[in-house]
Amino acid sequence: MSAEDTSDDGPTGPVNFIRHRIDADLAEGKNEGQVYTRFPPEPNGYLHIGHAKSICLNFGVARDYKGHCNLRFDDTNPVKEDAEFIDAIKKDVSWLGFEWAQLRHASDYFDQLYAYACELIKSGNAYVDSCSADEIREMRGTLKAPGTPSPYRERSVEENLDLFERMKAGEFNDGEHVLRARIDMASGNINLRDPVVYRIRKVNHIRTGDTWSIYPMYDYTHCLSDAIEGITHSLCTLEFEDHRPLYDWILDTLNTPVHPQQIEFGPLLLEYTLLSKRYLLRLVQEGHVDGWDDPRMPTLAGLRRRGFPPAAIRRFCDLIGVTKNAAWTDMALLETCIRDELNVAAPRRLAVLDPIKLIITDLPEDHEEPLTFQNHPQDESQGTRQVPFTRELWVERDDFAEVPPPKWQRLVEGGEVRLRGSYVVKCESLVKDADGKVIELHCTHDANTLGKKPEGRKVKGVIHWVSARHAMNAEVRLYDRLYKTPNPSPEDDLDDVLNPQSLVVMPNAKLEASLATGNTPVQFERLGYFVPDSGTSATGQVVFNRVITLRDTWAKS
RNA sequence: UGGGCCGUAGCCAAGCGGUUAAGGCACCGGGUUUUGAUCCCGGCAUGCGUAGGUUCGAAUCCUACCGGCCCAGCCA
Repeated sequence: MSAEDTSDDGPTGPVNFIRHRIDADLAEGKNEGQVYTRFPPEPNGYLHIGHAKSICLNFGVARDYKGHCNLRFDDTNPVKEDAEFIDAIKKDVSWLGFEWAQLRHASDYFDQLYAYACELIKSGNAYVDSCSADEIREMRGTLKAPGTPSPYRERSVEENLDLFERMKAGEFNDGEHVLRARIDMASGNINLRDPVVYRIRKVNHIRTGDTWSIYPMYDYTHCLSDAIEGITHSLCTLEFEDHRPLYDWILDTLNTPVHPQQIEFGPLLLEYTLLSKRYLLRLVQEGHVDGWDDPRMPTLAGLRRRGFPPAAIRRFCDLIGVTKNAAWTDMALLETCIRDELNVAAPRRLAVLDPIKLIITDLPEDHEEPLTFQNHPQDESQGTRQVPFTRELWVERDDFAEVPPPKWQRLVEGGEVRLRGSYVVKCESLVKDADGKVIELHCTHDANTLGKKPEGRKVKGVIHWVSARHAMNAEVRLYDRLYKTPNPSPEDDLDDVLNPQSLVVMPNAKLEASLATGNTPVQFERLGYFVPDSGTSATGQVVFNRVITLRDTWAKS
């Protein structure tokens, strides 16, 4: 390494093998020094966090190399696609924080694609096959045995052209003919055994309507769309490695003006999560979740409603890296990214999820004392707010124990605890109901402990509280991982692997009044991060979703 | 007649023949703290799937083995 290298202000951003390849291309002067990428979803479902990895990669590379990235809808199969998904995908990409240079659709190129197909026929590199789908499958051979040529493989150029034109004109029904590339029926790579490039589909297309009765296949469309858009690096996941020879064959055979290079990377596998559109669809359809944007779903819509900040997802994608390993990523890494982001941004508030009454008996009934709270302990610029302190408070049921475990720092009968931002109180007595359940804690307070340490003793515990008279009622939904097994598989029985505790509803939460407004995540002190939900509860109450808990080293031991 | 990939700590991952194998997460200690949070400090691979080989020198090159993933849609 030379000294200049360290002072060089080349592209910034994460280090990975794809960026090394791009650096090498640039060093060789390829692509006139340009780096153009694309994110190419099929509009047949919602984007999930696995797509976020691809989005961050494609847009991130373009940004760091001062190139651009297109958003391209791969809409070549009208039977699976819906306009609803186009809007949802655009919204998700924007929400993640990226801007596409151009918005494109594979269907924009249907005319060019058709013309290219005619060229393929004319050069003897494609033919119309009139076998059935079953026959074609039969003749394709197996993983270990070569295929056999179709009886239609030697049709004349004229006949092929005529048939293909009539396919386009709608003279035939679905399945009667297909156009196949004429490559090598004996190839070890099955994708090269005369792949189908056009099929008849008499279906309305979301953008082209009834204009076409034939539609091009993915392998044929993708490389040409890349070439047409001048994409330099076509990044996709590992399962397309075997398709690269076909990608290259089509571009070489057609001798396109440019030849983008496909580079494959490992998909995201996240612990306690399953990311296949088919599987996510099942969760929705069978009612295991509340819809595509259920806060437990790994869809971007779900993560958004859950309150995950887009910056945290971007950070996560940077941290996991890009390699050719199909690696299971530890959920803790995502969680850390969420907490790091929220810790800096989220204002602190007081809220009690499972309330029990705490009465300060040595205070008058009408006592009301406004206390000043910092909105953020490390960020003074977030300012302060007033919180009313009164005789009757709500505190967390969990913060009192009749029989405390070892190292307990919270309230016990006869013990003292600090009320967050307020006084030290001592629990003098309990009130129980007929079943022996504690329903009230009667305390006295040390008037000399507001803003100071108590004299002559140490009080370690701090608990949060809300003035009973001022509290706002709310429903709080506690979300946890959807699966109870770290590496769920699509073969698993859902009843075995779904986490029955993935949603726990706290119907009777008491919130500090300042939480009545706002729609961004806040921290409920000592509990975690929470975000207002778009809806209300069955009883018309405000709803908060738990984004994530605070780190809790106490609970772990 | 099979083809294509991948193995560096519990997880992710840098490394590209030349000092004691980056970094993050997790975990374990300790300090600060009116959130058991945050923050700070420290610890954490004599080792790179295994075995040989090449070399003055190998995680990096070669060979063989072992383990894992993907492919037989008129899906993408």
